[in-house]
Amino acid sequence: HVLLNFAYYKMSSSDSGHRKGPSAKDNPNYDLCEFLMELSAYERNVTRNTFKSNAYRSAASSLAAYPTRVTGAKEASSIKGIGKRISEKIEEFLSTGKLKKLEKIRTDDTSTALTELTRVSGVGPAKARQLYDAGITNIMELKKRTELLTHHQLIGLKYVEDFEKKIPRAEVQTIERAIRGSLSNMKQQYNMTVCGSYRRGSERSGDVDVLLTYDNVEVERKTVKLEESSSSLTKETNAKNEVAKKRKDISDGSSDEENHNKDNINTKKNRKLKADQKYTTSSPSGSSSDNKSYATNESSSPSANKESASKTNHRAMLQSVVHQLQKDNIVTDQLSLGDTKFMGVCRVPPEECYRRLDIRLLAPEHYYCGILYFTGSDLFNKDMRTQALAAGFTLNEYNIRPMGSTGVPGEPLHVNSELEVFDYIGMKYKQPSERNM
DNA sequence: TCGACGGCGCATGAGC
DNA sequence: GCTCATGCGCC
DNA sequence: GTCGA
Repeated sequence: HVLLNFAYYKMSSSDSGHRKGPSAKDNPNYDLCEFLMELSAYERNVTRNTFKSNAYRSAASSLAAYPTRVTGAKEASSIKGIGKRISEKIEEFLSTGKLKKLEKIRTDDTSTALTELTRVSGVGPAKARQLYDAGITNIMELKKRTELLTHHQLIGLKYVEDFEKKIPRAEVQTIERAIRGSLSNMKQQYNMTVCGSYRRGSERSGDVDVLLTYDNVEVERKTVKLEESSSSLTKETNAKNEVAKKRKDISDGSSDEENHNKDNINTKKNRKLKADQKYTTSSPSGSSSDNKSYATNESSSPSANKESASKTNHRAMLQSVVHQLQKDNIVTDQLSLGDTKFMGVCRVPPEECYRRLDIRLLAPEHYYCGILYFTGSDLFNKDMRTQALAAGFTLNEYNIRPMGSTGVPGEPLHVNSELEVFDYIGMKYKQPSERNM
């Protein structure tokens, strides 16, 4: 039941007892996981060696999943992700109760400063080092030097305590209801799914991760049935099912070319259409029609027009969603806002804590792969992508495509539910609650 | 022994 | 003004 | 730091 907690090393050695690492406190190797995570934070924040950091984190994760207390180096090194060096450290910890390397790190001023500063959202290892070089060693001092911070970092500083607190499940539900209520007052109706660990049934979440799509996509009932607070969604969806299906058929039939482009061109390239035209770079899976549309002048290409129109619509849509939520005093701050992703802050009274809120706007044809991906866990996703490859498909957060013998991905497959993705790759369907790997 | 280790959206600033 | 690289957070 | 080609 253990999952990687990326927020974890942001809080290590700092918080007040409610932190949840890669292992619950009842884990037989809890203390060992703790010190491995502390080493992971050190490698990330101080030495800036992400690979070492990840190695420690992955070792901690494996150890947390290990059922019994590790008794020695030999046993430790039999665990995947734990090699010679880490098993030596485990041995040292088991026999002396501490780790020399860690004791030294804990008393090192630079190290403690950098770790403290990275508690602020938007402050990573690089910014922390920069601030430290400017003479700032803790958050109190940082509050006096706000001119050094970006907008994101200012918000992160403002809510640094709140963002370290986990969100109880009941509160996520309250937030979910508030957002549903707010969005129901909009002209454009949205389908909404709260993903992340919440959807997997977790009792506490780090943030609220909302996925929206603007078409009335048929919602997968098997899943919905088992999810709390989904009765309204189910009802609404059923009522609109027929309309939805019809619309969907129409759109699928008429916009093949558009979908084709959308699915094969990554957004970065898309944004730089001009540059691509100049260099006539082909898209990763470039078919002739792709290249054609690239070579064509934007204004004279129907598909390019559609493309850019849909892009701006997305931006406008997401903006108006955020506006609505601000109007209803749900969204309080904004960290970033683009075509498809909003990151910000929300609060629903009487709760006093400010919470991290992410909203993603997905095109209907990307909806199910989207909720699949953003429901995670990340380890589950990794495993599923591997199985997809083995079954001759490539799976990402947008779609699933068959892999031709040439290694070139084919057209995105039509997906009408999460279940269908499992079916394509011959995997038994897993409820969200069964995806906690 | 030696390279891989995830990929993406958004903000920001460097460079032109 | 533009493009590109980098930092960051995210599953 | 660990894994595996």
